[in-house]
Amino acid sequence: MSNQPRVAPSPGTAASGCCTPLVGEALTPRGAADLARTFKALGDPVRLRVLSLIAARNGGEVCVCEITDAFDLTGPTISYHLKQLRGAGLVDCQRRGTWVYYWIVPAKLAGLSQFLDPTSPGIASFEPAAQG
Amino acid sequence: MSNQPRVAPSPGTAASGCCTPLVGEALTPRGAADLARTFKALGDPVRLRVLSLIAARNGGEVCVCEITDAFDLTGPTISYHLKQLRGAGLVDCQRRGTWVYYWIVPAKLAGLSQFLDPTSPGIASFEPAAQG
DNA sequence: GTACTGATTCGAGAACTGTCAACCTAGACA
DNA sequence: TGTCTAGGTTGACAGTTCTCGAATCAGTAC
Repeated sequence: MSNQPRVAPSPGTAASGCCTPLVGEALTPRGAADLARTFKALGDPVRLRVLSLIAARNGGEVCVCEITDAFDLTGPTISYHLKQLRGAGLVDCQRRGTWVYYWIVPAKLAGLSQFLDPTSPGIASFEPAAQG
Repeated sequence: MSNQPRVAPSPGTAASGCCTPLVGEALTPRGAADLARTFKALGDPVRLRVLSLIAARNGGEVCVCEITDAFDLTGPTISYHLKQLRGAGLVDCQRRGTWVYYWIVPAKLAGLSQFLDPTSPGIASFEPAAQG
């Protein structure tokens, strides 16, 4: 914990009791579970790099074989991570002949971005909608 | 995988080979590890609700006792989750007398929000800086 | 100093996650 | 059809995470 004299608004005091009223409806357990699943998918370095690899691609999509080449991991492991990303709605894919291509889902990323944006109501009263 | 005729830009074909060149530098392994740690902290429903509870507070800060009351979890468990959030730089805290108060770190949330924003270079070429 | 309250740390156990080897499926091609 | 290649699935295992009870620390009140 930081002991520096940080500016924390409207400090409660021991004399006045510890708690002040809520102003907004916080995230519901259901909404939290949905969101947590998505953030959990982002909570792995390999998956973040996969997502970044796809996002950095000019055409917007990447073949699985190239993703596999970019990591010191086996095919099944990459496949596992791609499945996690797909399950979270962060990427989608399509088979074209022999190869399978992946691309990111911008709407999903935008939703998460908005949720985290401290200048929007987002995190304080998030309604999980149209996110995949 | 979806088999609907989704519009994916610049499709590669089996005839022309599967891979097209990268345009940008993707997320580095080091940067990915740092970011993954933060997203992992968000990847739990309890922690998301705690974060939301704090963010929904008018004064911007919440006493630990109130967070504990809001969940069907023991004190040690809440304390564990708060430590995770603190370790990720998403919240900070301060003791005042008997009680300990937590508040969110807007700059950290803003950084994550920017990273995920599909309209910014963010995820395709993210430089982890000034994030806590 | 002693007792009390609030919060954190420690240790243990159950559940989950990440990884690989082996195997299976889908599509291309002769 | 048979063979080859790309990618996905399954099962097993090690490591990590989440949760709790017990113990400990920090501050207040008597």
